[in-house]
This record gives sequence, C-alpha cells and structure tokens, in this order.
Amino acid sequence: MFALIDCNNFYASCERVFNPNLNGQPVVVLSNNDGCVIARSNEAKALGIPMGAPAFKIKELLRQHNIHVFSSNYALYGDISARVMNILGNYSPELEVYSIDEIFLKLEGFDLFDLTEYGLKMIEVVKRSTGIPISVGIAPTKSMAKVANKIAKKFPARTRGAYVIQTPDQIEKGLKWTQIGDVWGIGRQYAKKLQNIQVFNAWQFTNLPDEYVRKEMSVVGLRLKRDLSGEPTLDLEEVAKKKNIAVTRSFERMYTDFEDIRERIATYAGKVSYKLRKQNSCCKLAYIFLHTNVHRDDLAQYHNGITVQMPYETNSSLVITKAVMTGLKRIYKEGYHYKKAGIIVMGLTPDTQKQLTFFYNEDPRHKALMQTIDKLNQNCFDQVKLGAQDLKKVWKMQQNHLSRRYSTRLTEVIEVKV
DNA sequence: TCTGGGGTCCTAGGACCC
DNA sequence: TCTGGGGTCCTAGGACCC
Repeated sequence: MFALIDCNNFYASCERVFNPNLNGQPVVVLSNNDGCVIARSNEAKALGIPMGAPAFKIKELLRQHNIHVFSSNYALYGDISARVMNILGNYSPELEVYSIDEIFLKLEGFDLFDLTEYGLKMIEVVKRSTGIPISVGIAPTKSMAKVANKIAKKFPARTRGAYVIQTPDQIEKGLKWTQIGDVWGIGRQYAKKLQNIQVFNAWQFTNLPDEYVRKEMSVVGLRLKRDLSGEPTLDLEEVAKKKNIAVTRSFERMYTDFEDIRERIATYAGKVSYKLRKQNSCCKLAYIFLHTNVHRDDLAQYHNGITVQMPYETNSSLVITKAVMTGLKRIYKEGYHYKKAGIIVMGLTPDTQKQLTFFYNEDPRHKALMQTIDKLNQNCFDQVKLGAQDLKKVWKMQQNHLSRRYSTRLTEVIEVKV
C-alpha cells in the first residue's frame, strides 16, 4: 500500500501557524512580485478567488471580502515543509518527498495495521507539532493514493482527513468519482482528448484498450493506466540530483537598456551557480533567454534564447557569468521592452566526476574562492558579489505583504507581549 | 502601473557511426 | 527496374507535475 500525504492549502496554512487570527479567515498568497494568486485558503476558494488570478485584477474583490493577502515567503514555507516531512518520515522507512507539500510513503508489511487509524494519527501529530493541517490518502498504488487523498480532502466531515481505498468496491467507487481531468498525470490536453471519446472519469480510463492509450499518450499514459487499475507500476522514486537548475524572474518593470539587463543576468548567473554548488554539481551548458512582456500586445514582441558552452565543467560563478554574458550579447536587441529573463544550466555532472580536458581546466583557486564566498554570504546576507552584479541594488521585488521568517531568523521570531 | 517559478519524461527526426 | 541493416547521440517540442 502507498500513502500520499499532502498539506492542505500549504502556503496559506504556513501563514496561519504564526498568525492564528487568520483561522477561519480567507487568506491568499501571491507569487513573486506580488503577481498572481498561487495559494488560497478554503474560505478564499469559497469566495471565488481563482487560482492564478492576477492580483491587480482582483484587487477590489480582495478588499471587499477582507481577504488577507501575503507575498510568498519561501524561507518560511521551506522550513515548515522540512519539519512536516521530517515528522512524516517516522511513519515508514520508505518514502519519497514529492513536492514542497506532498510526500509518498510505502506501507509494506502494514497488513495488521488499521490504516485509517494510522492516517488519523499522522494528522494529529503533524497538527500538534507544526500547526499544519494535512490530508492522507492510502491505496494499493500511488495514483490511487492520489485519488484517496482527494476524497479525504473533499469529505472532511466523513473522513476526518484520512481515507483508505482497498476493496474492489472502494476502488470502483473512487475511480468513478474522479473526473478525468483530476487524474494525476492527465492534464488539459489529454482530458480534452479523452472527453472527446466519451471518457469522463478515471474508471472509464482504466477500461480503455492498452493500444489506444499507448498510441495517444505514450508509455507514460500506459503506465498510469496500469497503476490506476491497481497494478503497482509507479514506484517510489529516489530523490535524485536535479538534471537542470533554473533561475528565471520577471522584472518588476520593463527594461530597455542593455546595462540594466546585463546586471540582472549577472545576478541570476550568480544565483544559479550557487544552486549548482549546493548540490555539488557542475554544468557544461547554460541556456539563457530574454522575453518582452507577453501581456502588452501594443508593444513589439521579441523572445529569444541561446545555449552557451562552458569552457569546461564548472560551478564557478566567475566562469558561468562570463559564458552567460557572451550569450546575452548575442540575443539582446535594442529597442524592445524586456520583462523577463532566465538562465537554465544543463548537462549537470557531479563535481567529483568532472571530465578534465587536456589543455584548459579550471583555475584551482576558484573552488576555494567560491567556498569562501558562499560561507561569507551565509553569515552576512549575500553581501559578497561579483562586480557585474547588482552592487547598488536599485531594483526591488514587489513584496508588499511579506510575513516574517519566523522559524529561520532569530531577529524575526515571534514576540510574546506580556 | 500591475500577469510566477520551478521541474520531469517521452517521442520524432536528423546527423552520424559501422 | 533494382540500392541493407543495425546502431547511437542530440535536439526540439509536447505533454505533464507542483
């Protein structure tokens, strides 16, 4: 059996942990630059706040209903997530942290357990230890556990947040209840295609011929069909090192000057290099892209990207920044209003397995330099930068509703008034 | 004025090898 | 008239996830 545990309205719930006045109140969390709604409490959902709604378009709605608005606070969410996962890891030796708010547990040898009780226990302990509400779905396969989790969340009164799918009858009922578009692995395109052939729920999907599924949805679809039919096909996946790492951001306003963009790109290059070093990887390639504002059809549009090669596998900010800059010069065109840019590093290798080249290799001093810079920045809040970066830091991300980093900064911990 | 930021896997087709 | 059979690697694009 597999369990899927998922935090309810995770970001909104994190905000509530340190601000209990928000319980029962509608809460939304916004994306970077306070752009769109990316998380909603149940109350906010009930008021009709759509996922992904641009904040400026629903300003009036937010005000009218006294909805509490937060900028995203990833320092807080990441830390709370780690605490929740840590606790849930006690419930099975085999686990897969699937996302910031989801974890799969493999429950092998739990035949003598009352799994519903086991799930309820998790809910209680996580709530008591972290303040975060979770839902638990348990079933014979991963994709079914997803279904069970959805049922648990949909019927809190009946399930108390934990639901087990096990008997053939429960399986059939659960799958028939699940609309095709809500199936894990079936997105918009496939849902449309399936509805066209009169497949409206998960049960009907499992009854399709293998050949059709294979042809229209590739082996990925076929694996899903098997798994959803009760044949365990999707297993826990190891938390592998990332194969790509990206830093991409929208600018808080549009930029036209090369100098401004150059500075921002240098900062992204520094960030992405740091991420590489954190997972002990080096990169061979970097893709850099530049976009104008897609929402301004009154302005000329220009999108372009380019892949640049590193002279050797590296995670040195100096080398990566330099390579990225040559790419930027080739794709930047004057006369456009740029709104977004990003860097994706690819072809990652562990830095212990670097392929050395005969003539050119990294200056060995870079490694020591990077280690020193990383260490300094950990203690001194990112004050050591390359000359090409934002030394003056004239730009600032819109974060007008940011809560404190309650659990990771000593200066921002909660105060108790006597 | 204002519209997020990450990831994964698979397939087809082209270029190349013997 | 008629032109083999087996591979690999890479990339772009399309689907999906949170």
